[in-house]
Amino acid sequence: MSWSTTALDRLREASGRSGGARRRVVELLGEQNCCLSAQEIHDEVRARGSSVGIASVYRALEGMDALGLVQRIDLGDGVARFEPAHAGGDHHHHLVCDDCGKVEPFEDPGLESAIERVADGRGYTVAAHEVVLRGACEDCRHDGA
Amino acid sequence: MSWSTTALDRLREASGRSGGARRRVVELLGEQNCCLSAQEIHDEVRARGSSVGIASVYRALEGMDALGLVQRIDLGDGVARFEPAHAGGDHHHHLVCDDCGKVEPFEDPGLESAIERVADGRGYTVAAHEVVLRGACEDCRHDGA
DNA sequence: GTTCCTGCAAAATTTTTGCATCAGT
DNA sequence: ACTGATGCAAAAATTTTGCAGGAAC
Repeated sequence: MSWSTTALDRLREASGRSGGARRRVVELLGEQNCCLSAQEIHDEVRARGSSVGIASVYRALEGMDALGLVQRIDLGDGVARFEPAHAGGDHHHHLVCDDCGKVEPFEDPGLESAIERVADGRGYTVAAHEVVLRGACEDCRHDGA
Repeated sequence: MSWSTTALDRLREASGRSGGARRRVVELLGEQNCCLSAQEIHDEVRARGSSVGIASVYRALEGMDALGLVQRIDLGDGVARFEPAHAGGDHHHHLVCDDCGKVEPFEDPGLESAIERVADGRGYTVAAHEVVLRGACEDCRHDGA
């Protein structure tokens, strides 16, 4: 079952209702392989022809965050971004280039194990975690900029 | 040489001037062993009797960030926090309890190595990185809350 | 004396809330 | 019909900018 379907089901379960704005947000997020800001979601949903309010985008994201359906990500520029929280395989983190602003996702099992070890050693039950690496990407490094 | 001293020196070097507001912010940050928000810095500096404006706090933080003297940290609540960037030993990350809001710093060499390996493998020069783990801390886990 | 810093106030940005209305059950 | 969802507008919170005056060199 796709993330979109699961998310819509769980939202409906939680409230007993299923509206259009949330569906549009969920559908858009489900297509992404990396994170989007609330503004980006709003713009894209409207570009596709739905007059969804920005407040509904925030409310949809808030609801999904509460249910653990999305992961909130802060890349350090003061804007919150969101991406689908895939239970299984697609867990990743982010590399941000300070120079050109590029954001790349990456996966690394060694990093994940290290995080688990920290949590265990501290008696923490870690529900979510976020890793952001910032620096110069391969391209910008060569530019000497 | 303490972080405060180094920071004041480098700020002075960069601008040729050294004012009171920046000094107060630097002194306060230097005493902390974990992160503070701009608002917390402002409140505490004023509580100590200096009429520093919030804008000066932001400007001081911006300048230090540009020089790599502070690390900006996003714990996921929409408020930026800052802490001294110690070149050497005191590098740490954060565990946030979703339940009681407690923030604990932790250090883990294994995690650091894993991050280095990722950066190397990707051709990135990583200047800074941030790891935030969120979940239930030991206390809240026992409460069943 | 010049130049940058500083504090206040105003603006810009991002996110939240109020409210009348609409839609799903 | 009832109840929650939605869109708009207004509010709140956080961060940035403009500007006049003061402080460091």
